[in-house]
Amino acid sequence: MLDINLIRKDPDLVRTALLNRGYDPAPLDEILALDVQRRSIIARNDELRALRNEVSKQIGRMKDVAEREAKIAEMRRVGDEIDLLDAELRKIEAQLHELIASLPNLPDPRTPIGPDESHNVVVREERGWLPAPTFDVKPHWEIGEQLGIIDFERGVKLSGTRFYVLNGWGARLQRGLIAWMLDLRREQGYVERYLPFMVRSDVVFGAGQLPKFRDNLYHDAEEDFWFVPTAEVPLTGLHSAEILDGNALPLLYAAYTPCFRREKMSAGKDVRGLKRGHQFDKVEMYAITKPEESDHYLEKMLHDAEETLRRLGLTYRVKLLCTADLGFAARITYDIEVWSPGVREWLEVSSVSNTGDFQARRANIKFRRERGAKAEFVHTLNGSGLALPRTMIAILENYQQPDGSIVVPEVLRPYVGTDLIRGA
RNA sequence: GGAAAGGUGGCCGAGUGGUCUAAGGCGGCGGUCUUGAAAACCGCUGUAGGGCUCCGCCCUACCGUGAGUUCGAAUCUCACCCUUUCCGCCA
Repeated sequence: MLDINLIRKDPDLVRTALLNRGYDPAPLDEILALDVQRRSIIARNDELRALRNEVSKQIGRMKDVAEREAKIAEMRRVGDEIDLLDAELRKIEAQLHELIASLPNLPDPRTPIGPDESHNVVVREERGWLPAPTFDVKPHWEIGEQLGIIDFERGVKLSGTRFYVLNGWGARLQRGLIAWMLDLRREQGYVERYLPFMVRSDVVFGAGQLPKFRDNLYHDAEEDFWFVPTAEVPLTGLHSAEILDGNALPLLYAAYTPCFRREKMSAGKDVRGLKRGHQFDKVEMYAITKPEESDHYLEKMLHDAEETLRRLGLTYRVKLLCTADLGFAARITYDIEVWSPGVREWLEVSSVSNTGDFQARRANIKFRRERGAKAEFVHTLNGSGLALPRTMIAILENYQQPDGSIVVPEVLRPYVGTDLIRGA
């Protein structure tokens, strides 16, 4: 949520930001007009309330019945006017809130300006220590079925397209990855959280997925629960409406959750394999920091996510997203993409973002530097560490042997319980 | 799912229609006293919005949430949410 004071003070800054993102800046003028209306109504309304409060106190003390009745009649009219103004104000504030809530975050100055994803900037490319394959690597859906560790058909039987079943060592590999990633995060200073996978509407709003992106979410109508599309949602809600102790910051969290996404926007795209399912697992990193420290922790989280791929020996590259590709709540985002020789593409396994105070405003998360100091909004950051299915793809393809077996990465062996996967 | 009790400031807790400008206590901050500390005493204490002559002052709103009654609501009415306990069900 953008600060109305900023919009009021520097509308051109916001206008430019919206244009850079490819958003229509028209709501801005509407917002400015409503803001003026709103304040004039409040001024008049507060005046009337002050009058009514004062006179009502006098009425309580009045002895003269005629005078008393006259004042009561007068205040009844004042009350009627207040009711009218209240109704008008509620309408305007609802419109204003809806319009402001639909505006995305302002991009950081370092975010490249560009009209589409081709303007994302590759910051660096890191070659893993794993030797490049000398044979024709099969895509994971082929090798997965061949080994019997991925069952696409039965996934479809159970739940339809974009679902699959992991069998035996396949399931075990993913579970091992999750446990290993969580242990790595702890080593890096993150405290593990186990969270609800279903949350209330206001929690989803706080993270920025509602109201704009409801089409991509699963919703239980009976209980009004939303299935989390990422752990970022409950992690943002965790400290909503709290004023944190500045000395306790930063708060660094890691959480494993499944993620549920309808993927309506991309029907027909990436339907094959593990790449884009309706349900996938992820280990997430999250940080709540003081404003002046958030950029430092953005770099830390990026480094920590990269460390995951480094330890697996995989080749990856880091991209700085341009304005067109930037998520709604983010002001700056790094994507990490791992190379996978079977599908022959760079797979996005992590996205690390600084949202500044955007989510903090929506979720109302504040801190106090010291006792008695004014409460300020925190900054929040999120980063995948990492998305499991695509990490699985990278392992099944990068660690594939000519005979069709999969070598288990050394760091994972204690977690998976085998050195080599030859079948389910 | 059923029944009962409850929800008031950072915390505890009083308050059942009119200086509530929410008592009192605890905690915290500042001060007096002290060689220092403790004790005692004095003062201060939240969030949001708006206005101004803007280091400050003034106004408005906020007692779980939302509607309603009233000149006036923490207090009365209705609905909802949440918490606790008991019963039922259950891994």
